[in-house]
Amino acid sequence: MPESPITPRNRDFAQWYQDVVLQGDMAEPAEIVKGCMVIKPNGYAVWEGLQRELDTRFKATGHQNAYFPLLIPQSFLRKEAEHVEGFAPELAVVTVAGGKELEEPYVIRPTSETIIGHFFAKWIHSWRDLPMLLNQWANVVRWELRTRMFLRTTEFLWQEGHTAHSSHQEAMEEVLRILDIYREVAEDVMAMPVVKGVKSHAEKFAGALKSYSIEAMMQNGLALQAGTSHDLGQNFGKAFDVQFQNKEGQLEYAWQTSWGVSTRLIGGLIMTHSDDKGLVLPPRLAPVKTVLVPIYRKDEEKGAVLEASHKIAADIGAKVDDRDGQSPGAKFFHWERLGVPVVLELGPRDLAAGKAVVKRRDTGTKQPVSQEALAGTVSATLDAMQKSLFAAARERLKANTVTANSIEEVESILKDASAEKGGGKFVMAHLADDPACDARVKEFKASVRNHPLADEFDGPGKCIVTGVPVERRAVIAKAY
RNA sequence: CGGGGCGUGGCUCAGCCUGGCUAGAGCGCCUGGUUCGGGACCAGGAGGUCGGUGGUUCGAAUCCACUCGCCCCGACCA
Repeated sequence: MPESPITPRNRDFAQWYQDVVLQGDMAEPAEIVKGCMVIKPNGYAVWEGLQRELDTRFKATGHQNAYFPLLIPQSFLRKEAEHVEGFAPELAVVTVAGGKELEEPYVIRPTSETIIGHFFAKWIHSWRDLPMLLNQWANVVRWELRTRMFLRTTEFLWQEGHTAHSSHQEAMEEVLRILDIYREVAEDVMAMPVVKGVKSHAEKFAGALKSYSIEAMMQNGLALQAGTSHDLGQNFGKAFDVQFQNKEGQLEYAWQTSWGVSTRLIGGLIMTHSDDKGLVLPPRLAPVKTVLVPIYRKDEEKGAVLEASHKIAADIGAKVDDRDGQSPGAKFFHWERLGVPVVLELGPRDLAAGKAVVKRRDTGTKQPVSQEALAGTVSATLDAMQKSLFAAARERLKANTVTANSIEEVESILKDASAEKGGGKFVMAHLADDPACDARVKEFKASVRNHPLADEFDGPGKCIVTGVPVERRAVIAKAY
């Protein structure tokens, strides 16, 4: 038997991840373009699923899609002080075009707050123009020093929402509404539990008043920022002169928000559910949910089995793997690596008994089912798998979340919480939103992931670094 | 950007240290046949000039310099 092409998680988690991406035919490095990847059809189909789920929810909450230029005048980035500082090191700049040096270089968008700010200024004059609720599906470029497929690449795909409101409170409601959409898609669609919270001042988006995030825990215990939603206050309004006349006739700067999730979610999906056999896709996002593998020996069996296979598959919407010259065993391994949630086996024995075998990807369990009951069983199995993936991930998150009551305790937990051994932890500790606290935590090669919005963990206490009273514990963890 | 590893048929790799016949293996692929309930077998066959550039040499996959890319660790970052 050939050796598995997938490195076990406990031997080398990073290698495992890469093997799963490659073997699952999700993506591969675009070796000719530094730091970039090719998202292959299997991977892109998952992205399309996420797009569909997100887009539906954006539309349902009043947003419209639009598209802004990829190239942004360099001067735009400079208009918001914090924003330039945050993004300057990772910009790709176009200085020559049409064979000539440009008078003003363009940067390839790392995000679109600035160029959208410019157009908001043109379009927004009155409180009647508000709220303005836009979303853009786009690619962005950030020159990264170290890349990993899906998790961080030079170019990636995302959606970026940009909205303008007539009051800070309305903007805040938007920020939290979106954060909850992200939470819902992560948990209900991706089966990936997340912690909603506020980013520390040190970790917030460059140019925002406040940033909110959802943080997920990967199987090795590392945190992954899976989505962010920013309260931009009036910072970009002031930088780009986005003003409107309010009901009292006063000129006021618009209150803006921006929010985004990216193809990084796919990396999170993989590191949440997949196993040593390869990809595991939650049914709600699996491009192919059910595959039927016909099994036969002699030619007369082949005819009968294939005929029955196609009939059954048509009934329940499965794909038949009728490739010739591949043994059933090879086909099982193939679909297993690709993460297909349910595989059906249909052979002469089943045919004689009027049954088929239903096999579930996550548990590996096989179950003979009568053909009349097949459709119902398959759909129930998909449903059960979706639920059980989420339950297992939530259980893991819970099991690897611990509390600490002193900075020394945080340090010692993080020290033996070696992610390489799968022992990464979310350490919950009372911490003030103070740069000094972030700096202290960074000494342990970890970071403050966020300050949770809800009392899921604990109530008030005193900051273990500064001693000031804080409402609840923060999430401290090593992160991707 | 610093440290480490790697780059040889589609894939995994051997050969390199101690330059020298037509550059090998396994897997995959193609053709034919026998197979088919967890990676089938036999026979025949196609496919590489050794990441790139420049050098040393009678001669370079092998030695030297530069360069490109990937992976890991670190710093930085969304």
